Amino acid sequence: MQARRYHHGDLRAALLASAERVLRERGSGELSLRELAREAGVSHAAPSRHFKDKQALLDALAREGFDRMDAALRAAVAAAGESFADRLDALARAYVGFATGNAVLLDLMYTVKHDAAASAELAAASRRLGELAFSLLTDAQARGEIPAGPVEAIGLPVFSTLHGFADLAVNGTLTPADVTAGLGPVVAYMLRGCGG
Amino acid sequence: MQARRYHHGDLRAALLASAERVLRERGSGELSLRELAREAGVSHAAPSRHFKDKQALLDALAREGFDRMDAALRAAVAAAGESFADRLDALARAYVGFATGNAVLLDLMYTVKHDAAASAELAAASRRLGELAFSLLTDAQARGEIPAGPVEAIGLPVFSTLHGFADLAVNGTLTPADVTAGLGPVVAYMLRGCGG
DNA sequence: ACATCATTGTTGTCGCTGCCTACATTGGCA
DNA sequence: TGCCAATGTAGGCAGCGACAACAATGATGT
Repeated sequence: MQARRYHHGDLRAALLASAERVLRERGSGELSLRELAREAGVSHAAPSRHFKDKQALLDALAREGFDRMDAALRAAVAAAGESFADRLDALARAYVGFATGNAVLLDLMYTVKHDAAASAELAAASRRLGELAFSLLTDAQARGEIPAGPVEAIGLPVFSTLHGFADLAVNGTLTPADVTAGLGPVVAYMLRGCGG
Repeated sequence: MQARRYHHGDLRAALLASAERVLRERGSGELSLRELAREAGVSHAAPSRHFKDKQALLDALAREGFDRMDAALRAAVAAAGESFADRLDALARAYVGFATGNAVLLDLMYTVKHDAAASAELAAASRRLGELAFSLLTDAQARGEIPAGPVEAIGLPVFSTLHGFADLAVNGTLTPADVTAGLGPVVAYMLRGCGG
């Protein structure tokens, strides 16, 4: 621990880190800016210098979540085998893995927005994830593993399946056992849907 | 308007109706029990007789949402043609239609739960929706429209695709144009995934 | 070296909220 | 008809988000 100084040093990052822990432990409804301030050892009004209001902090958390998820998915695909089936399988497992490991965060990332500006930015981040699936598919088409054709006709469906399965896993519809048992069939189904 | 009486008559229903309107207009974060009480013309503590806390009201709203969605989907399937393709198409359109028409409610229905009891009940309601897809698939198998086989291997993937597409439509990832353009290809992809 | 000043923090306050407890009214049922 | 469970009221408390006015700090240009 450091002696208390007037300036915190990196309050913004400290708030985000605390917020994510609270989120994980108690859910986004229980999050209080004043509590985060207390934890960081600053006054109750200090957070407002970094986040104009509570929603701004949640939005920042969501954006950070998209960044981390994007990195995790890319890493998983890069580490996978060369074949389309292997790469799609790796992508699906990484998506579901990140989702179940960061349930509340995923909820936050994909929640309905009520602010137009934040909405646009987060929608773009989400679409970037979708594009990862699209690139897998165009590669597979180029390698002749699946039939050629407009990639939009399979990219969006595949992304929907990935996201839908992960969301069902996260929100409690599926038990952990359902998830492990279901992943294989889901991947097989996606492959059939792509015509592979 | 009725003269103010000591007993409201059906405060519970009035609160739920008000709550749904607020939800739709301003989102679930802006919902205040005291405001609902004011609107219903009762004291600020009256709602607690019907909902032990705010979360209980939100849970009730979510349960009601599942009931309405279930009815809407069943009606849509019943009104569709006989063929599997027609019925799956009708189901998909009804799912996405309900979702986009009740965005915040859908968010609430599928949010991550932090209370075990409510979680179990809502998870069951969600699974009931999934079973609608399952029954379509077993019928199609019986009619020979898709290959026989364990229905779990395609039921969960199909439900995931439906739900995922609807969620992407609702949370802003997809524009309304994306949604209309994407629905047809999504249905075609599901049919291929089922081996039809 | 040093004055300047945007940045980042503090204190104080306001109205609102959820929730609790104690009390009041009501209407249905024995 | 009188009693009691259900339903509503009144008051109060602590916590919250947001705002305004003020204070410390440290980077920058000269």
